[in-house]
Amino acid sequence: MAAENYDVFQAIADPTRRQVLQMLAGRNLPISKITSHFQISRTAVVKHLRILSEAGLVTSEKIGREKRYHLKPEPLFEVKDWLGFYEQFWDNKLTRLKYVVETEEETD
Amino acid sequence: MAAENYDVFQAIADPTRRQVLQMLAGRNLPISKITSHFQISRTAVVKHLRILSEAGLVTSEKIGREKRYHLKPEPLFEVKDWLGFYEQFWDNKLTRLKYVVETEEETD
DNA sequence: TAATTATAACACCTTTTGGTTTCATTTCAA
DNA sequence: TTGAAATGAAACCAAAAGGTGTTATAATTA
Repeated sequence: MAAENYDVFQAIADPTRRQVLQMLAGRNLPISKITSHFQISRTAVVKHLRILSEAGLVTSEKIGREKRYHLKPEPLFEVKDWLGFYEQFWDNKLTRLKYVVETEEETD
Repeated sequence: MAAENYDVFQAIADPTRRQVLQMLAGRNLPISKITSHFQISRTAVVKHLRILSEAGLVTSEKIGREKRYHLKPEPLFEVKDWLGFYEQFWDNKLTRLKYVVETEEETD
């Protein structure tokens, strides 16, 4: 991969990376274990892990010949903060029903 | 742009698109007005708007020769929901049990 | 020691992204 | 009614993203 500074928003944009994060929730796993859950190559997984690492969402620790990855959810705070701003623009009663009702009020 | 189904996570990954969303918070603006806030070309802005539109984050309405864009924050609920799962890892309180930590099929 | 396991480091490839320029069409307004 | 304003649409481009395979190195284990 080319870019060296990955943003947390970019990091979570990829579905595979979101899956990796979920896999690391609650348990720490080595690369091989993570890779075995995907169809893509280990090299590809490692690249995703590097992006997550650059975004601060995971850390790693070498244990013997393994490299264990840990979830670090702290950078997600930024996303939460960002979302907080937009909450004032949605109607909680409607969004509670999640995608069931599509409103079409156009307020100028 | 090639892809036709933009995910909300992908849509908000780009800083320019996040700025566009912020510009549309509270007021509806035509393309020309949005473009004037950026250095990039109108065409580039339109492409960002299409991506936001495909993600359901904006809608547009034609008024005369203008095309006014409106913020539709509802899809952001998916992001909030997703974040909710990770909050239990930075707090100690359990937020939701909607996403259950996947119990591994492989025992070490 | 030798074979195996886990990872690292490259080189390389294809598609997508984010941008450009150019030209056409529609609408408003003097 | 004619020109400016606002948008649409197409062709094109460089770089980044996401993937591959190969080879090398370090740690384990039979």
